[in-house]
Amino acid sequence: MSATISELHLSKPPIPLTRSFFEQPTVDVARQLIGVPIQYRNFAGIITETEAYVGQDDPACHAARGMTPRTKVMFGPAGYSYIYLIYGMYWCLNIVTEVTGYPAAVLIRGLKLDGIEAKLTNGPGKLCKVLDLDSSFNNQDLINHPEFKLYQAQRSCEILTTPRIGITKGQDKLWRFVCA
DNA sequence: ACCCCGATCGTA
DNA sequence: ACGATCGGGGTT
Repeated sequence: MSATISELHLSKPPIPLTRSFFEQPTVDVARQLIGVPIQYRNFAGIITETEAYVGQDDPACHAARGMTPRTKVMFGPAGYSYIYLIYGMYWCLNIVTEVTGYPAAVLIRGLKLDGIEAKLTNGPGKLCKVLDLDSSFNNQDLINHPEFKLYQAQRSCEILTTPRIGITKGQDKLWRFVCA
């Protein structure tokens, strides 16, 4: 039996990510999340692509126009899930970052899950479909979650830095990170 | 109440 | 490169 992708990247013993990890500057968190082992229900793998959305001065951030019922979670404590619907059909998963009151989050855009074709989880909408994540998973504390776990990576992969995808404002920022 | 459009995806 | 698709966020 060969080692799975997630086992190869897992520290021994596995060390869960802490809330303070997510309280760091969002761009740093997004970069450091690349290669991080993830476990959700019977799925295990690593994070391969992320983007940072940083505060009310970031025009691409949902919270750029202030707090609304939807963006309220982004203003809350770090380490919580922010799930939103895009294009009327796709759910996307974020993890809230930075101090309470400062709206920011990391969008999880890609995963490599053990035993699942990469092409099925190489987009934010696609990975939520595979994991069966929807609005019911919004505003969950991912630091103390019975079914969702993130661990320190033993070693990360080489990381590409690029502009964010699919946005019309804030394209100057190099806040997308991809596992090479 | 309702209009409008998007942090996408799949097929060209 | 582009069109399909449509729920709900933001504003009326």
